[in-house]
Amino acid sequence: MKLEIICTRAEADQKQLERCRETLNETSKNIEEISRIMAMAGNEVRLKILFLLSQEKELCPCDFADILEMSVPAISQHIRKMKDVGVITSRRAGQTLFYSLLDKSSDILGKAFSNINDNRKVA
Amino acid sequence: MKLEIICTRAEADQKQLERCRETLNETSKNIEEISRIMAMAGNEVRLKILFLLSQEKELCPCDFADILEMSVPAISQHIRKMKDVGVITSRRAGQTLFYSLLDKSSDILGKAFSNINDNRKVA
DNA sequence: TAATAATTTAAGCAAATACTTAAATAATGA
DNA sequence: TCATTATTTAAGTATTTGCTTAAATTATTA
Repeated sequence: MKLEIICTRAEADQKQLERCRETLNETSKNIEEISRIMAMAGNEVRLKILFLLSQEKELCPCDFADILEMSVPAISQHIRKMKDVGVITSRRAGQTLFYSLLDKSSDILGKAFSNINDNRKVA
Repeated sequence: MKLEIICTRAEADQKQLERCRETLNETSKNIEEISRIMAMAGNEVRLKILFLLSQEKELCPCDFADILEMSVPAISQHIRKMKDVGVITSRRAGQTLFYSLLDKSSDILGKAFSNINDNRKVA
């Protein structure tokens, strides 16, 4: 488990390697955050939920279970992950919880949504 | 395993549900593709590799192993995933394979990169 | 041709993921 | 207060993921 590889290529550009290490040092927090968002959205069910919310303003877990033909607990657990990352919020109306998108990180997700919409196949 | 849930809320908006199903039908291929890209980028190691490639034009597996302090096979397996999704390509120079970014899907990844760069902490 | 170097591929394994079913919360209404 | 509804939480499990080590490829050079 010891690791001190150091690229063995004769032509390895040490300045470039040092610059890369520096780059990662300066961006590690951002990379961590962006990759969390990507991982959250990198699931078809969750991306569908997010995309629907981008079009419908708000929907409840029961709606998603119906639309996606999945069990309610399965939906609920996906919702939790999205809430943990902080891209959705909820409002209660009686027994029903309505979920909606938060603006947070909408530049990345927004780009994804417009991409999904761009080459939409109108049947 | 039978599922025919149909949202039981009295207030469920059937038109909205139908519209959502329609939306997903029209976009399922796109959603599948985008979520594949997101899943690929939703890993810190891979996002680091992609981000470095966005700054350095090309690097080899050995470089990444050095910079990220990881084993070469581990890097190689990440590289394969990125190649499978089609966001990188390679050029051989002797025994060394140099990897670089392809433009494909760069609007989503590009947004992620600029996001990473935007609030870069200059140490 | 043999030895070495850069990389990939394969096999094995621990941890994470995404579902299942059952039980727990929370709000409504008889 | 009791039953019902919407939802979440928990426990169990099969699949996927991301590493490890060892073996196989591919190219260089002595």
